[in-house]
Amino acid sequence: MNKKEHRFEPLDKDTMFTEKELEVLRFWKDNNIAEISRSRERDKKFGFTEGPPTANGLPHIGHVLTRVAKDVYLRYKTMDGYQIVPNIAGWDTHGLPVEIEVEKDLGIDSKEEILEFGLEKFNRMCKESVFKYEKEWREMSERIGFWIDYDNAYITMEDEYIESVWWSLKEIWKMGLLEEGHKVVPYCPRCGTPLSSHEQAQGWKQVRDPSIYIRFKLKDEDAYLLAWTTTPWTLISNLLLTVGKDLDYALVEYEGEKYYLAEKLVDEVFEDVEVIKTVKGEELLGKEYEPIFPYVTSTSKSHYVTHADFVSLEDGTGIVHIAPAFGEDDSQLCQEEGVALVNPVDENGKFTEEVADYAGIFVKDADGQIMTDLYERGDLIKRASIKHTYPFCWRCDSPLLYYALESWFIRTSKEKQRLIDNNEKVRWKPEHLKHGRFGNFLDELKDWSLSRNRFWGTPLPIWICSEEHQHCVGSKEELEEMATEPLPEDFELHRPWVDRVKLECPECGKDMSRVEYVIDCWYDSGSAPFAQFHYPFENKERFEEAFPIDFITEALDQTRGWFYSLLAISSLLHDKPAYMSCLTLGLVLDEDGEKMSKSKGNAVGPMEAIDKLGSDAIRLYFLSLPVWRSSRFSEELVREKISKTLNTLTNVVSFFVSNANIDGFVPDEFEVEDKLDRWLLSKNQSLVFEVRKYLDDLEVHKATRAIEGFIDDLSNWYLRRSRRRFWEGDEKDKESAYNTLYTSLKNLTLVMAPFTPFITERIYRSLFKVTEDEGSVHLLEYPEFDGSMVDRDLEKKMSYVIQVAELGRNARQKSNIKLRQPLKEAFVVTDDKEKQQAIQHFSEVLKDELNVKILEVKKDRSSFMKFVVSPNFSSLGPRFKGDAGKVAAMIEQADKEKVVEAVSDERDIEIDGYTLIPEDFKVEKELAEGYTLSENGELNVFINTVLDEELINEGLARDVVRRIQTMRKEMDLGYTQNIHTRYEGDEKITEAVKVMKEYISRETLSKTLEEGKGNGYDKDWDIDGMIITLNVEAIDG
RNA sequence: GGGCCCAUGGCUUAGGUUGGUUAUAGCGUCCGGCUGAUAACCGGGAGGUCGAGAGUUCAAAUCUCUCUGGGCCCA
Repeated sequence: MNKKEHRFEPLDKDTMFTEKELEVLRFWKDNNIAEISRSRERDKKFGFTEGPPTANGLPHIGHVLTRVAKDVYLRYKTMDGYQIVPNIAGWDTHGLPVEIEVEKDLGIDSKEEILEFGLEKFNRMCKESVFKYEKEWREMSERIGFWIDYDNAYITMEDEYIESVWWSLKEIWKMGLLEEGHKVVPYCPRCGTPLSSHEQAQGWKQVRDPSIYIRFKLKDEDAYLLAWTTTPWTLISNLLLTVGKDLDYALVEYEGEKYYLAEKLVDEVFEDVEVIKTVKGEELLGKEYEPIFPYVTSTSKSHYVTHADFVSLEDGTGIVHIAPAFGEDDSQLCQEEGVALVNPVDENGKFTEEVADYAGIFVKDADGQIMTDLYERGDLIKRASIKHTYPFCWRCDSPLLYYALESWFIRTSKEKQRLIDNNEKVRWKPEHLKHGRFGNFLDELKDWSLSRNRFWGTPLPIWICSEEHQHCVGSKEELEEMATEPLPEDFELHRPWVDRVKLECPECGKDMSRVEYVIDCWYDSGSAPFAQFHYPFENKERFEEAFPIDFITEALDQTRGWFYSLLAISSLLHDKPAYMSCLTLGLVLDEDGEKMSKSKGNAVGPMEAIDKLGSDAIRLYFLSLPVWRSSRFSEELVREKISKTLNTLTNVVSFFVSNANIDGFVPDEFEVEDKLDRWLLSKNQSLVFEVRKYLDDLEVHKATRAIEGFIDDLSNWYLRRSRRRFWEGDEKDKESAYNTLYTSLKNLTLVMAPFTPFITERIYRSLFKVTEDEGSVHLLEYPEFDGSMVDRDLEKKMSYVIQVAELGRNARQKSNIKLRQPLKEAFVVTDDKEKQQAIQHFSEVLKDELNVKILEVKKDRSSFMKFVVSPNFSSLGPRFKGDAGKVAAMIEQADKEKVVEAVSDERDIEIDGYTLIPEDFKVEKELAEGYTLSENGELNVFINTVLDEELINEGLARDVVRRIQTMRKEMDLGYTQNIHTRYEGDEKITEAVKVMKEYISRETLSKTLEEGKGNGYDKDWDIDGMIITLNVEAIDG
């Protein structure tokens, strides 16, 4: 056949999906499809912001999920007539991880070494390192079909971006919410830097630490307070002791001295001591005690007993020692009490000069000496050790200290209510995050510790003069105006360039220097909604039309990362949530449900997986699971998507193309009369409705499953039942079938396009560019739901019909007669009017499906069933004793129908004066001779399995047809190729062929069908033990 | 230590808000069938104490509590 005659391009079924996808990518690129799609200016806007990844690490398979989840929505909204604003990618480029990468390259690992190396050079290297894996990220994103604009991505280290961040910081500073304070942070003494909570979380270990009980002498009483600690070195800085004011404390006598401690814990600490009296914690409040070490003197009042909520009776003595610089609770309590901070530990974790006896010793190493000294003085009452988890630096493995550092804060705790209120306006998916993990976090909101004493980050734009006046700079212009000297040529908004700028103090005229901090890079990314536009310096309208962002989606680990920083910043700046909907994604685990990590070596490389399995299949796989659940990534499960969904769809399309091309089908307006067609079109519209609804509800997996279900219906019911109509129906029927299939495929392709953009593009190129060439399916409009096509009643009816078909096939199976053998009749028995109608309505379809001549609906099954009632001796025996035999005989004689009725109603029945209960009978149903049955409660399908000569011949004929078809296929003959067929073999089968000659010839396009030998392709067959030799010869021309 | 989530055949899962016949479907496996679109499909078998225990109830996979295991986040 001449290819040019083909209206529809056949789908290439032999090439791997992955290769075809590369062609589609090339097509998109060559024709600028993504750019055309993005650049259309439209009235309806859909605000979206990409949570910026860092490109100095390789993307893993989990990032594929985030790309896909974003892309499916952006494509859907785009097809639905929205313009995505701003539709650009983003890169997170600052932060400690970048510095560490560079340190590794340089072979150094301390701040001093960085300074020696030179900050300018160092930060230049950071800047380059940031995009180390950009190529991999882009390739992966493009390959998976993510269409966001990478060429115009926002980058958090660019001056414009930083300027927007500065603007926002100044706004917050003007509100008085950005200020300096002390904060206890986990601090690595060897690296000389505080660690973020994120870093700290990586380093918890089980360790053994000392557990000691120390006494403090009360000033005005001949007694001691007994406290407990696991960090002896903090005792040097003890300033307070705390009790719980409602807890009970006992005064006990031990070795001639008196001690206060929690009553409940007395037995844990001492053996056999006498309790002199008990008091409430409240009575101890305000009591002063003598300092245990002389080195540290406070400038404020100190060394007395106070109350704190965190005092517990789980371990220790119920009396907690407080050193303000070395614990978050401690520090807060001291602030509340007005006790001044004291810190006798230097930046390297060593005691300072004032601690004369331990000066220069690393605090943890001083523990032993301190304990020995206390013991010698008699103040160490008991010493043990305890196993607990303690944080270590994940880089250098040294124990972290909780350490009070000077730090700049955003006073988010003051604005807590605004954050909570704004969170209320956000639609969270899954919902529990709103008041669960995220909500709880907001309820216990702490101030945001913003400053980092590091190098590569957005510089904190605060300058201070020697008079302690502060100024926050909100733009580059302002910086230039206030600078004492012009900014140099190569100036940029990074260290060390900004550090060199001195400002003239607006209050006293003295020089101001910048505080040498950079800021938390979470603040950078949280500024994305405005900073990506360089707002407010540019793009005011764009920002406004996209804010608040309609939709964001990222992985669960962003809950306290980006999701938080976005909400916090937008609440302070705009008093609005930054996003209206937030779809949270679960983690992607490996095949065994383990977290993927480089160190375990179980991380799946995304490009590897895509090259192997194809983007569509991976997309479909991820999208068919609830995205917020952690999911396993398994090749096998992805392959299932290929065979079950993508292949099936390809096959339907191929079927359509090959037949439509043979028949020269032209899509047209058409009237649908056929019931199957109406059913498919109704299902098709229901699909449109469901997919839209589920996408709108952020229930992507349900939308995906609806699509998969439709493909199953389409292929395995509609097409299976309609195939012959495409070959031999009358013109009108054919027309209806073709148009129905064409229309349904078109809607399906459009509906599916956001999910599997590659295969749908190919189907579009193959089938639909004939009628509407927009270049790409992704430039078309998403199908609108057309309710007029939906016939719920018909859909329901068909579901009954499908049930009957299943039952019928089952019943046939029981008879052991193969499906190719026609049978005389099938009966469907049901009480339900609706079901009866449905089956009558589709009796032709069912007859064909079940290969029976007659299909009838009956109201009761009595003509096919006999109930056999017999006496149940295990019940009769004990009840009737000697009469049991007599009663049994009566049962055999009784009216069986009445018994069956009574038994099925669980009623007692009286027979010849004996009252019998249901248990007295065994009731079994027995099928009438010649029938098989399959039932599912409501529906019963009976098949008559009796064969006569005619049926047997027909069956054999179909066997022969099937063999000839197989031979045609083996000979690679075209669908319309005519043939000559010869046969010889056992008499019974050749007889059947003679009788069924016309049928066989028609089915196989045999111009002749004669007994004898032939010159064509020869093959012997065994049909039910009978031998037949078939010979097939193609007819030329 | 605190918070949140999860647990249903070998695997992936439906159902859970609203308690109600025999717990859904697919993969895999075994048996059988169908096929001129099909790497498909159809029927059947085996495979489940719905993580464990208690409670509420006429009735619990579903509601409540406790526990166990796993995951994530936080300290």
